[in-house]
Amino acid sequence: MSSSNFKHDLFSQFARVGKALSNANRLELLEFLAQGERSVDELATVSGLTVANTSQHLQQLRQVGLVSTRKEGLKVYYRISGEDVIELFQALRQVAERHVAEVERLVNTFLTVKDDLEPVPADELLQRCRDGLVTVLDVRPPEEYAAGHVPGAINIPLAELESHLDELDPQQEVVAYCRGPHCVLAFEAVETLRRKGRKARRLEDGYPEWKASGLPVEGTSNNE
Amino acid sequence: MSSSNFKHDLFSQFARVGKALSNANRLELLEFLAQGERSVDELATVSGLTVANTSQHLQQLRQVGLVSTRKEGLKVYYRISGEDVIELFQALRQVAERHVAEVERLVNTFLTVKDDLEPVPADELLQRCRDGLVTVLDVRPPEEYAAGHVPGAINIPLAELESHLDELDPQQEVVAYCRGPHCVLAFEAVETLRRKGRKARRLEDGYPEWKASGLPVEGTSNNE
DNA sequence: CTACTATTCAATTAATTACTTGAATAGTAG
DNA sequence: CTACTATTCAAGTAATTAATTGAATAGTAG
Repeated sequence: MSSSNFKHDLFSQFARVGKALSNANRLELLEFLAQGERSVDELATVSGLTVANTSQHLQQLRQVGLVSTRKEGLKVYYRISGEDVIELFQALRQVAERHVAEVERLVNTFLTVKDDLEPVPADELLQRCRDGLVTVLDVRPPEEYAAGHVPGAINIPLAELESHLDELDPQQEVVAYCRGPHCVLAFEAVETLRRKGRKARRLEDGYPEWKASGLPVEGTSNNE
Repeated sequence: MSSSNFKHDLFSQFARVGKALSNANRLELLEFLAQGERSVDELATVSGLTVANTSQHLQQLRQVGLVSTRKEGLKVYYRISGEDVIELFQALRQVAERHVAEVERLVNTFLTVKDDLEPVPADELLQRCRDGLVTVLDVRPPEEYAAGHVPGAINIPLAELESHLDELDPQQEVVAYCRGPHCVLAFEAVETLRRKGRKARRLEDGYPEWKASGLPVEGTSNNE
């Protein structure tokens, strides 16, 4: 094989990873998996896809090594293969945010209207946690919280937030986070809290990005 | 628009970037552009694609903002839009290297056979340069060298290496680099030098990765 | 103004992809 | 062993993508 055939073959393999990331449904599945391992049935439910379609997409992700599986009885559990996959997804999202005008338009139209304050960077949140100066609020579903969360975070899903305000120290600022930097739930949580007169901001990233950057996490059991 | 429609629309935009990276030819064009700006005609020549096909692929890269253009007379010059695009390409390549078995097989079959020593990390090379302990050899074509290179690097294209050995200090180890971590030319340069009794190793990355990580560069003029 | 150069556009063809639907497979409870 | 559950497979359909080919467009030299 010549040098240029080798190079083309190598880039074709790289392109397989790009191809795996070229469908919106697969990206969404990756974001769900970034919170912790899930079964096919669970993924179909949260994503709104049919089980067969979900399975097809997961096969493609598995074939390029972005996810891996384990079996337990009838169920097959999928998980992200490594932190490098989270970092790739993050890099792709950041490039899209910076260079795709439609991303900026969508974010401005649907997110910035809810919270136009600068989000809190992860290292700043870590320091303020250590100083005991903030309440960290995780608004993901309980099973995602159980799979891993920011140390000291309280888990109140968004739908229950208004009826659980008494769990939040009124003297402290709340920093809310969710599955990723564009998860609407974190924005809505901040909006709700501010409407109730609380000081609230968002964390810059979601839980997977926090974890991938090596910051401490609590609650992880089957995620090495 | 509902929250789930918003999320799907947002991920569709992210998927557009993935789609741009899902073709081997576009990835190769990105690697060429990572060395410095090129015209459509030049890119068609080095990639072996027709001009029309090259132009089509460049349109797709431009539409998601991975590359940008400037005109000079008849010619349109394309360039990488930002260092974040280089970092995305690097993240994609690293995920493929780690998780796609065929990548490992190709690399082992065609590269490791030429150089199975550990490559030199960028920060180590920087330190050794400052200590004056190595000769840095850039084996890319002269126009890519002119567009930017590692400070102090000598430019000897591979085809001319054997007839220019006298340009290399026999007392110093040579560290060779090229367009990227899998560029065959760097491997062949090391192989050639070792056959001539010289101490030689490869830099871990290519020039674009060196530059994207903020290390000092020489020779950049039209690249901000 | 004409002829040439460089690039992009548009239509066509072949290949690939996404989803659906029904069948097949593997594991388990009774 | 049978019936059920969870998942994957395979075939079909519609949409999308990649490359080719020829036309169109924009800029320039003479």
